[in-house]
Amino acid sequence: MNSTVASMRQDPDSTGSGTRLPTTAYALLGLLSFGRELSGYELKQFSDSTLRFYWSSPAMSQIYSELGRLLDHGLVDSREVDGPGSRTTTKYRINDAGLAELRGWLVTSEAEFPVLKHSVALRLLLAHLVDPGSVEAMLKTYDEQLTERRRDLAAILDGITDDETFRFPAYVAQWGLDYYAAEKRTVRRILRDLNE
Amino acid sequence: MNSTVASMRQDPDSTGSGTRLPTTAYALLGLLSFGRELSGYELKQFSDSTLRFYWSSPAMSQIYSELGRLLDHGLVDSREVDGPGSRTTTKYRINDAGLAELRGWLVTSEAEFPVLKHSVALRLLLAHLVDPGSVEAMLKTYDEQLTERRRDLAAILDGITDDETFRFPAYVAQWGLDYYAAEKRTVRRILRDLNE
DNA sequence: GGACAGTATTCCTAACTGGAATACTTCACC
DNA sequence: GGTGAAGTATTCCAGTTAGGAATACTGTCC
Repeated sequence: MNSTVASMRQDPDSTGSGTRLPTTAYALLGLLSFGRELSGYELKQFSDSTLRFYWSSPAMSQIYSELGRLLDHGLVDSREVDGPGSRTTTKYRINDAGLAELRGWLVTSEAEFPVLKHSVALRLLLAHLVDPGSVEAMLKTYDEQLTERRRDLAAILDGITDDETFRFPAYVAQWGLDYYAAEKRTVRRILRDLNE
Repeated sequence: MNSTVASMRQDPDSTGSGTRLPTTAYALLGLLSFGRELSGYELKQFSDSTLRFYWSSPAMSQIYSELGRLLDHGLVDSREVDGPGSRTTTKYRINDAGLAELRGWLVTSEAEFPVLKHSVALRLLLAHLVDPGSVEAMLKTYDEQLTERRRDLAAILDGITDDETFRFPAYVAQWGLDYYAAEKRTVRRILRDLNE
């Protein structure tokens, strides 16, 4: 049997479109907008299997602090759920105010140009400082990591194609696969060039 | 006439490969490894024209604080240079310890898998919450931004090709151009798909 | 029954961003 | 010959984000 102590700390300052939240808060709200009720831990897992591919997957600590903030702003509802043993877990669900806030953010704010933190490219830039062999090794390792990533993402895409609910997530996943394919082509071209 | 008050605060803790620095510190050290003596402000400009395309260009405030740290660790030398009027500017140059530290980092640490903060993809994921028109508008805007970026980067590449000093930076710039081209293809494919 | 993986959460430090504030110089334009 | 805008140079602060460590309870496997 589950307890049903609903909690929803209200912050009068945030009715409607008051303070703008950090992007991570909107990203988490976005994950919750697919309808499921999740714990912080589950949200981290969900985020590792989706956000990771085109947005940094937030640290655990940040997921919990963002959930607290969303709660303070009345954008999610929380509920204590009895788990196995004497254990209780806090689960979170987006509410109408949260959906409205998320929609408001999507239409009123501009998308920034993507930021890439590409340490392989950074190291290639400095390749004049190291021996050619280690640059080649790094690029080969990256090529292998791309293969893995691609496999992971292909598996996820496989699980959501033909499901109309995940039409847009499927576009995004396909985008990711295209990106990995382009990276692979570039890495291989550079490896060829280096051996001339 | 320029003053030549050399300063090099020594930190005994950091002789050789003691504490590991944040990646941004190595990125800046990397920019300085091309040999020029730069002020914080110039380093920001240099970084905006290079790092920006595959690594986030650090904020001004961070450039200055990293320079302070590099100085503390004895990896760069600084010099007060008389500017126009009664003005003096602090200029920084990498030294032998800095080059050694940078080489050490390149060979001993692993390159992490690139992290992408792609707010366009994030918003596309949530496209079920907004009207189709605004998604299309967002993608078109992104397409235009890609054109601009590509132009900027092509100009930079143009300035460094056929200069053997910048052989590796040229590879990286070409990589960026490939990436932008791949993004353009994907965006256009998605725009086509949306109109079906 | 003890080790280990998984679930769930909190705390702390360091890294990083972005904006504001300051100040001086050069240049354009009226 | 003055005024204002743009460029150079730097510092400070608050808030955001990353990442690791610590804690604790549950289920599983040998």
